[in-house]
Amino acid sequence: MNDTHQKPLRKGEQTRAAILEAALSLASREGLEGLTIGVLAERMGMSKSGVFAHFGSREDLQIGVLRLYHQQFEQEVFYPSLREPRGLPRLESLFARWVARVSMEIASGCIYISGAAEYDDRPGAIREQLLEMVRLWQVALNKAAKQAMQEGHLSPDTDTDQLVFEMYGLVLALHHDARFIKRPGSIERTKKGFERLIFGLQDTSPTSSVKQFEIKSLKKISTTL
Amino acid sequence: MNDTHQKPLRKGEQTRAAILEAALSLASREGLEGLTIGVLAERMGMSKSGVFAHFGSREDLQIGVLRLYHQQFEQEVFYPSLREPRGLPRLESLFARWVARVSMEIASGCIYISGAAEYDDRPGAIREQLLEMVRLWQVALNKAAKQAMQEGHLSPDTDTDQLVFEMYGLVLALHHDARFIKRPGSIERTKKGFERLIFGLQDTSPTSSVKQFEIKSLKKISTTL
DNA sequence: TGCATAATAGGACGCTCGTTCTATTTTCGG
DNA sequence: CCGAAAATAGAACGAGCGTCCTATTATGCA
Repeated sequence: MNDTHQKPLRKGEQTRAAILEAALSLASREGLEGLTIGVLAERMGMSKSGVFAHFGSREDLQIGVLRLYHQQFEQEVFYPSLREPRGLPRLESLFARWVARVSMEIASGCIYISGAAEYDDRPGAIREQLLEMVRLWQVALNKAAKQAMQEGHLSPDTDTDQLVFEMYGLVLALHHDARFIKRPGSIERTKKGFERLIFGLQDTSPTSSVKQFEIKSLKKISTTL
Repeated sequence: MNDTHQKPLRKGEQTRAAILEAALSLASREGLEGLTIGVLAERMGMSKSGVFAHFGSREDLQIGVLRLYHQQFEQEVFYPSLREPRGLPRLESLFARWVARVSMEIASGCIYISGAAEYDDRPGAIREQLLEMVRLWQVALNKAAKQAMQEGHLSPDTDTDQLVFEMYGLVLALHHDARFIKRPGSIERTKKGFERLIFGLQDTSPTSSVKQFEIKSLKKISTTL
């Protein structure tokens, strides 16, 4: 029972990471269910069994892809926004970076969104993992919205669940129109929708200091996109 | 070259219709790409080849399912709303019936929405067919919104593309939260979002007769759902 | 530089898929 | 009610899938 586990050799983890990257790229285009070990092996210049050996099963591979995506999403969208002052600026930064990421993914696809459709009611570990991540993201948005309330940037009777619901709707519409219909102007519509959404919820009491945020932060969205 | 084509015998078309119904039910749950001839045959109590013979290929079967769904959608959502007076009442009826249908489909799934994710960038006849239907629906919504403008129910500078974009976003969010996350309260949030959406666009000029529509039609939504 | 071990390849398995071919049964107008 | 034509069944195909087993190659510590 002595712990003789030395850290695994370098090469294995290295190729495993490379495989996961290729798998993420593939799954973005074809969906997590469309991800196939044979095609993945071909793209890696490896044998099927060579690829397979790095994961106990296809499901484990898919979950690995999911975790990699989540990690990238956190790094690109979530963490940078924490540097913004809490309240409306942070909430707007979260949304702007989210939209920016989805906009760049128009050619490939957002796994959170396509995965939601694929694992609607397909039970299993993949659905569970995906669900946890999406919930986490919605909770983060909700928390930021609540802080914006506390900071006096949004009306104190704001329904933050409603706000997050509609923010999610805007991004889903962006993904739908831009990626499926391939309709131009979707990014602008998403921005405009968010502005309208926030504008209607701002604290209009005389003691509120909303106006200055309004202009500054909306300009930030424009430049981020 | 004489046209000796008598109308095909009854039995064939009858079973073909029955197969399509079963296929629609299956495709709603598993997605159009998840629709399989073997499972379909089993559910029909027929042989695979027996089912297959009614369609030249799986793709034709899928397109048949798509057409059947479109037909039902028209019958349930579109045509009944044409009986409402043009303008805001008709637009609201379209949305209310749309939401009602998607709400009932929470357990099975909306093929327009799941299909949009499946055929993101998978070229072919299925994507083309689906795209045409979704475009048609968006055009219908847009037309109704423009009429609401002309009738003076909505502000004359309303961006109807924007309006339809956000309406679609609300329904996508409903589908996402209710079907994937299985979160309660999504229907109410969809309704609330639409009310906010319309309220901000109403013609506020003194000559407008909006107020009476506002109350009446929103009550109608509540009862329809 | 050896040598245990990790990493990979190759092949075979059982399965399901869409599709095709042929044979059988059912339908329904004359 | 007969017989042509339609409807269906049954079996087989080739391909792709995830997975397993075994042999070979590459790695990196002693």
